[in-house]
Amino acid sequence: MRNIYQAKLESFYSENKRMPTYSEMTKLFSFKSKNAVFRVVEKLTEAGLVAKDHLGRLIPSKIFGEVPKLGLVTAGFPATVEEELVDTVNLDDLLVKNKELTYMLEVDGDSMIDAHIKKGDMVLVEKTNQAKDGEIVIAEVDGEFTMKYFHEKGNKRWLEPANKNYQPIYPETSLNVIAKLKAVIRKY
Amino acid sequence: MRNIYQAKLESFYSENKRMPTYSEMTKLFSFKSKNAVFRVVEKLTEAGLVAKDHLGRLIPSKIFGEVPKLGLVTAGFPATVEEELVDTVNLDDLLVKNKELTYMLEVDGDSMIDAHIKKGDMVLVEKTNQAKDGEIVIAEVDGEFTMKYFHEKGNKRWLEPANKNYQPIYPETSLNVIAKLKAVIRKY
DNA sequence: TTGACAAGTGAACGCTCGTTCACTTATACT
DNA sequence: AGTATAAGTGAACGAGCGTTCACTTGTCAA
Repeated sequence: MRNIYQAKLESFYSENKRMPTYSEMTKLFSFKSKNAVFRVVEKLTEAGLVAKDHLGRLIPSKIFGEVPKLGLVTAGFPATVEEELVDTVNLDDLLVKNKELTYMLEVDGDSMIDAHIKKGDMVLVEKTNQAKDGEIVIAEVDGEFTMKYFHEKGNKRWLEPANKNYQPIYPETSLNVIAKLKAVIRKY
Repeated sequence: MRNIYQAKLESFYSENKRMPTYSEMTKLFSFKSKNAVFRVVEKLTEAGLVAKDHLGRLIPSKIFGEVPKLGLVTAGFPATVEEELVDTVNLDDLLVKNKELTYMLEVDGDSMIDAHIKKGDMVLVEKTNQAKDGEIVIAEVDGEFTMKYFHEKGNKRWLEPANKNYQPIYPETSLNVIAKLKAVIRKY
């Protein structure tokens, strides 16, 4: 059975982005005494569900804000979903390596469809003005922004769509790489 | 110019998943007095870069852990990337609505390729045993797990791949919906 | 060189923190 | 009914918190 206290802590954390104090937990758990809370937290700590820092304050255990990561789809779900030894991932840490340079954009058009990036998808990109041959980039060509495969052979640089209905783009005046593609996110 | 203190706070936050105390900031900013920190934080607060709770403790401002969200790819990047009025998104909040039921799986095989979900993609799914006709689900058919389009007409239920090289799956004995697809994540 | 102002130091204050103790109430088993 | 055990209450404690104050040091223009 999933612990009710843990659930309340998780929801407090995702609302406030920090762990509650004991006074706050007193209200949160509907106790009248901090000691009652203390006892509960003690149990949770023993069970390894929460931890405390050097001042006794709760620190968000790894599972807060993290999502259990199972294996391949074909392997399916573990029979007992409870307390399996699954590792968990934090989506922020997984997708954002360089926070100051990372931006999210929405994809328009179908020019990258053969790379399985379609209209309406969200992309995470990292600002840079350099890219290697074959990478997917956001670039500015002759004043227009677009997402394409970047190619460079010798001193020639051009862009190629992932859609045979479109033509490669050879810049007339300028081709500036603005950012490179780090992740695609599609919501259903 | 990006504020150096803010950068240090952000990196502390992403390491510890909480904001530092003033003592900790004293070390973090290389001061010898809490008061010096206090003055710095005052400036940051006035600038709206951080905020305090009712006890004076720092609370992670929205921008911590959030990624700036620009518009369409074709619209490109704002000329002045600094202090634009962009909204930001928290990846966790964006992708995980129901934390207790959400799992991440890795896609194997190419049976959903026409839905632009390919081998190696990560999927976020939400546990449920119900699905509507046309939704993408993780299902267990005759003992095997798979991800497919779910279909239901009258009292017939079956699965269809998004790849014409594969056949629809009509269950011999059982077809159990395990989870439904909420998001696809692909890293580059 | 001097004076004004900003920036940093270090000690002090009241307050809330997490924790402990002694006590009361509820639960369950003989 | 009686009693052992668990669970909750409420007051108290020292410690670290955020904040303030008085003072010292550094910076730069006149």
